[in-house]
Amino acid sequence: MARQTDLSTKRRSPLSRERVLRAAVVLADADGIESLTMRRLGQDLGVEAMSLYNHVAGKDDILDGIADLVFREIGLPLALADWKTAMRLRAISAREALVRHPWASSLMQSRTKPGPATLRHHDSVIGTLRDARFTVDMTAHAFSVMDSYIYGFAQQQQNLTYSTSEEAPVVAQNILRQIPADEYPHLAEMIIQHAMKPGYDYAKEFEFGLDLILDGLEETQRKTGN
Amino acid sequence: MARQTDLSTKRRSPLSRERVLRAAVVLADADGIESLTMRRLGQDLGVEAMSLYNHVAGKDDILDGIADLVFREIGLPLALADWKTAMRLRAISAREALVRHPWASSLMQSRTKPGPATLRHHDSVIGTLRDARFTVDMTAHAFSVMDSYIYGFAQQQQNLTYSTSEEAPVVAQNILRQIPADEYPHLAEMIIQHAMKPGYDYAKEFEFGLDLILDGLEETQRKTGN
DNA sequence: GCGTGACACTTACGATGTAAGTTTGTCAAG
DNA sequence: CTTGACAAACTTACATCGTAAGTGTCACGC
Repeated sequence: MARQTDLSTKRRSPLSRERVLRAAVVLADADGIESLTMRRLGQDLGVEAMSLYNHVAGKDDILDGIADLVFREIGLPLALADWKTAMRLRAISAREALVRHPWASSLMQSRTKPGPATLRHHDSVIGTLRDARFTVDMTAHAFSVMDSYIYGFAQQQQNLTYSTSEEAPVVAQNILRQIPADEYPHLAEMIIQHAMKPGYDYAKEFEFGLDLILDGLEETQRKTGN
Repeated sequence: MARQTDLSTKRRSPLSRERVLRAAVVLADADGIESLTMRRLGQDLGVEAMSLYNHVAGKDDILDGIADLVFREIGLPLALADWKTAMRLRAISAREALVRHPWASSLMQSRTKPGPATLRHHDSVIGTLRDARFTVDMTAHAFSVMDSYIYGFAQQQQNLTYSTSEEAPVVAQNILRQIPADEYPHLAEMIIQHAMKPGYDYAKEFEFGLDLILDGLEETQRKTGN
């Protein structure tokens, strides 16, 4: 009693905004974003739900926070490379992060309060393009088309529930069973001849569109006079 | 009494899945998707929340249903035109629908149970490309890149809260005030010189990327030998 | 010893989706 | 006219959610 009630209270390490957010990411990754509740998060941290409010403003703050955490995982465009490869690498890095955290793409698109990592990333992308002699307007065009594609793709992919290419054919078959092939003949053909093909990897789809866009931007840039 | 209790009961028209879904769309358009609750929806229809369950399976069913309703609003690609203009028009039609219903883009991307209008639309798009001598693989590439862009763009746009171009400069200024210009110089420049420009219309951004993608697809198609 | 401030805990409230059971209006068959 | 059946609306109830408000309970500087 004189000491400090050692075990019962001192065992808990101090908790912090950072620890709360990290635990939220782990929880969302493991059990899905819908399982991320204040009570469950508290439980995972060995704490009551209301204690979290000492470190974050509320659930919205947590959502903003983990969205920004994911942005931290995305590599900034390299200043060394030319703009095209720099954009290519950061796009692929972004997609990888969005695959690691399937809940992130919808979150990052729907949150309105960007965190520091988000701002830093955007600033860096814009800076890379401006340094490559893109006009302000062209930079905006390029930024818009690239990011729309990156996030749009991530979200599309996430809905095709099959993650490992192992299951892909099986799942495709299940979908097909629910779709009357005579009513939607082209859709059926697509699923059979494309999605069910052994070794099909949806990630390759990403790079096709990405290169299409980057090549298009380069062409536009060339025509506008270097 | 002999008649049929005219006023008290007969006033209510019979309700149906269709009516429930339409009311849900109206409600979501007016007050946002977060206001779409079973109780509120019932109230708007002059009915208790639980009565809705006689016509829809539950809230998820309603969400699937209104997503499919929006798909009905999107024009199918015209069989008359060449593939490029057909794709162009349906993309613009899709964007317009997504602007009319700001909640739709996230919904249409996150729902996993496609309705009949959704399937019909996809089938029609794929059919148009196949008829234009796209291979199955190329069709998949094209479909993926176009739809990722369309939905990704719609979602990006929706987050830039300013809807009317009237308010745009004002809102941009507000955002700018929260962003330290010296820490994010390129971002600041972009907002000032691009987004705050009078007459700025984010919709124009859409067509730039769309044409970039369509031109790229045409080029790829030409090279692969028509 | 005595605040004092940080941080966790407890209790409570209003929403929400929906399971389960009850009432009511309509209509065809006896 | 009565009766029975069925559809569809209503009522009640519950678990779960975010979080406002209030209550300990430490460690530390005076």
